[in-house]
Amino acid sequence: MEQVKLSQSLEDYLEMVHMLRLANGIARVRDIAAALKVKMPSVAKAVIELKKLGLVTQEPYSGVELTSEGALVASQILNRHILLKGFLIKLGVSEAIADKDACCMEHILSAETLEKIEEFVNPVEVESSAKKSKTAAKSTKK
Amino acid sequence: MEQVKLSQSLEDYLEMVHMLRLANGIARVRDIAAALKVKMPSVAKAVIELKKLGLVTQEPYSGVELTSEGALVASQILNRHILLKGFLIKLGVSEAIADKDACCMEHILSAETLEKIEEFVNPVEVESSAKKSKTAAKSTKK
DNA sequence: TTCTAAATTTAGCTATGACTAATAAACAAG
DNA sequence: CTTGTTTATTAGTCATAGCTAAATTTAGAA
Repeated sequence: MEQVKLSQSLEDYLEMVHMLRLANGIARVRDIAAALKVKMPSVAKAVIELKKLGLVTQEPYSGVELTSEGALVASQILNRHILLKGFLIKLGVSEAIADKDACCMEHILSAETLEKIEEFVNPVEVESSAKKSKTAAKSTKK
Repeated sequence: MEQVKLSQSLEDYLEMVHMLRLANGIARVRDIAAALKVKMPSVAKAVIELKKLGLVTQEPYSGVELTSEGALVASQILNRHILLKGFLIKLGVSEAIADKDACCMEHILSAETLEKIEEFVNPVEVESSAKKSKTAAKSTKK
C-alpha cells in the first residue's frame, strides 16, 4: 500500500476513465479528450504516465482499462466528487456549477476537511430521538 | 476594467505581498519566499510577471509595492481567503487546516459558489422575526 | 573606509501539461 | 481487397513554475 500521489491532472484523467467505463463500458481516448476538453495527444501522454504508475492498462490503439489499484484510486476520487457536488448543491449552488467546482475541489482538500463536509452532508443521528432515520443506515461505517 | 486573469500561483504571490505589507509594512523577496515555501528566484520571476501585468512595482533590490489595481485584486483574493477559512472553521475544521485548504480553494471556486458560501456564513435575517440580530448589520450590502 | 555577509537578480536546467502537425493502425464500405 | 475515414500515437513546440549556481548590489561591521 504505497499510496501513489497523483497530480491533479492525472487524477482527472483517471477519474474520467472510470466514469466513461461506468457509462459506456469502455474508455476511449477520443471520449476522454472530449469530456475533459483537451486534445487526444494530451490524453495519450497522460495514459502513458498512468500506465507507468500501474493504474491503467491499454493494448495499443484500443480502450483504456483500470488495474485493480487504479479502480480503487479512481473510485476514491469519484466518491470525493460525489460528496462535494452534493455538498455544494445543499448550499444552493446550481448543479452545473456544483459539478464544475466539485471537480476542482476534489483534488485539493485535506482529509480533515472532507471528513467535516461528510459530517455536514450526512449528519450523525442523535441517539436520543432517532425516529425518522432516512439516511442513518449508511453512517454506521466510520 | 479589463479584469486580469491570474494563475493560481501569481494569485498566491500577489496575496502574500499584500499580507506581508499589512503585517510588516514591507514585502521583501526573502519573506515572500519563506512564507510561500519557495526559493527566492521563484519569487523574483513571479514579481517580474506581476510587474508586467501592472499589479506591483519594485525598485531594484528593494521591497515589492502594490499598484492601486494590484491592491484591489489582492484584497479580493484575501477576502475570499478569509471567507473560506471562516466557512471551514464553521464546519468544524481546525484552524491550521482551514487556512491551508482556504488557500487552495480561494483560486478555483466560481462566483456562484462563493456567493452561496457567503450566504451560509452570513445568513440573511428573516424579516418576520428579526429579534436577536448579531450579524444582520453587514448583510444589507447585497 | 573597506570588507564581508545578506539580499536580490540573472542564467540556465527540469518537470508538467497543454498544443499542432504528421504518422500509423483499425475499421467500414464499396 | 483496397480505399477512405476515424482513432490513436509520435514527434516536437510552448508556457508555467519550480529549482541550483553564480553574479550583483546593498548595507552593516571592523
